[in-house]
Amino acid sequence: MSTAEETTGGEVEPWEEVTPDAARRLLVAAVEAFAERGYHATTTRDIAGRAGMSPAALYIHYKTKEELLHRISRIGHDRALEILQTAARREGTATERLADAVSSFVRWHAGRRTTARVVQYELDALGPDARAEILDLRRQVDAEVRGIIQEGVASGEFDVIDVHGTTLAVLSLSIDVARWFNVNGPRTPEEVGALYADLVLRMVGAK
Amino acid sequence: MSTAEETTGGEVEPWEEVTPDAARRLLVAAVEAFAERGYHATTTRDIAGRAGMSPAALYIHYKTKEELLHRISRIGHDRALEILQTAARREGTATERLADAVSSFVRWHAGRRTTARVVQYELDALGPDARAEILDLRRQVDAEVRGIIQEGVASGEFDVIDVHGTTLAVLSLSIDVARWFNVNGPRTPEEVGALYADLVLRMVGAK
DNA sequence: GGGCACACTAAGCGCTCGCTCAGCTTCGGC
DNA sequence: GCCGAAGCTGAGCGAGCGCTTAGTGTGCCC
Repeated sequence: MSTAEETTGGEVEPWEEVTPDAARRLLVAAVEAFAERGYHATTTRDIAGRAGMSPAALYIHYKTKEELLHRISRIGHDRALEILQTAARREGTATERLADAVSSFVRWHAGRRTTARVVQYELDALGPDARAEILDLRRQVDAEVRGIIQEGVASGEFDVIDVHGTTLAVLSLSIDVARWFNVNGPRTPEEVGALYADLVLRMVGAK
Repeated sequence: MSTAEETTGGEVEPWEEVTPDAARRLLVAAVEAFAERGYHATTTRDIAGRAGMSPAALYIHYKTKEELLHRISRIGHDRALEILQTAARREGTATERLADAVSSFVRWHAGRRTTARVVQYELDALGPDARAEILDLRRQVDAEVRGIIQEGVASGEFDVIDVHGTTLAVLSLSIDVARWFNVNGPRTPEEVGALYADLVLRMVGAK
């Protein structure tokens, strides 16, 4: 485990794949601004200012303000999906894998709250094509969680009547963490992840 | 039960308290526009247009665009709080009252999804004073749910380690319905309400 | 050390935003 | 049948938006 991973609670520092450096600084500035004020209330002047550049510099690296949101949303969804896939495909019972999936998914939504907020709540600001691409990733996210729950039902570990509805509820519960989680609040991302994993196991009637 | 109540699944048709008629039409138009596009992406011309009026007419009835959001948010939060208070103060065990609270709260978030969306997700667009007023209502909402759960724990009906965290999760789960619920989807508000009441009873370890 | 590619800035264009205001219509009271 | 109040409209103001363009500074290759 690298130093960067340790300081973010086991998760890889994101945005390192974005190059050059100026493009990454702009993107990080955009994430912060979008998370604080929302996409439509954020100005390109604000983003450039946070990155220590002039408004025009943004357009060297990105065609439009919307492209910035698209890149953020794409990378964020890729990361969220990767987290769930890692948990779903490890060794272990459905109970263990569901607890792992929920706790790591929730930990990401709490620990990377600014990113998660943009990813989960600014989808409507994307154009039709980008929106469709992201919705496809969301279907994959849904399928990962549903898969674990179905396996738990099949193995007799879980007692669930409505698998689709329960999957929706589990994801919904986890995603909403990005709305209310407060970095200066009383709970750490790890604590919320552990609590939520327990609550979800209760929801699926795990033994 | 009146006809209006029957057509909205037991809930009173809102906005009837807003007068005169033109002010109500503008407010209903604003709810729809804010829910579809978000507060910042909605123009005063769009709101006035939906209400069949000129842009200037809006300012006869409301001082600013923000006042519209404030009125919507205030009325919506009052209604949400009223729903929970009704469930919390009825006769019955904590189990019955929690199931009632969650199912009716969720039913409102699904059935009145456009209003709920504005109420729950556009809080940040309010100025400091209005925001503080609404946050106080949210604390009352939280207290109602926490009260039922605490009583259930005290009576031995529930098995909950972290009452505050579980309260947060129950409310979070219910509120997020406004984000994903689709009127043309496979589930009715009543079905989601019933499913969620069951899931919440599992979360609190009800017998 | 001259030339050039490239990252960046200062200035500003065209547009739309929230909001204003002068004036028009309608209508109840007398 | 005239009057004032109230509800509303057409036109438009100042500001700030996303984005463009002409030009500047800097560093690398030969």
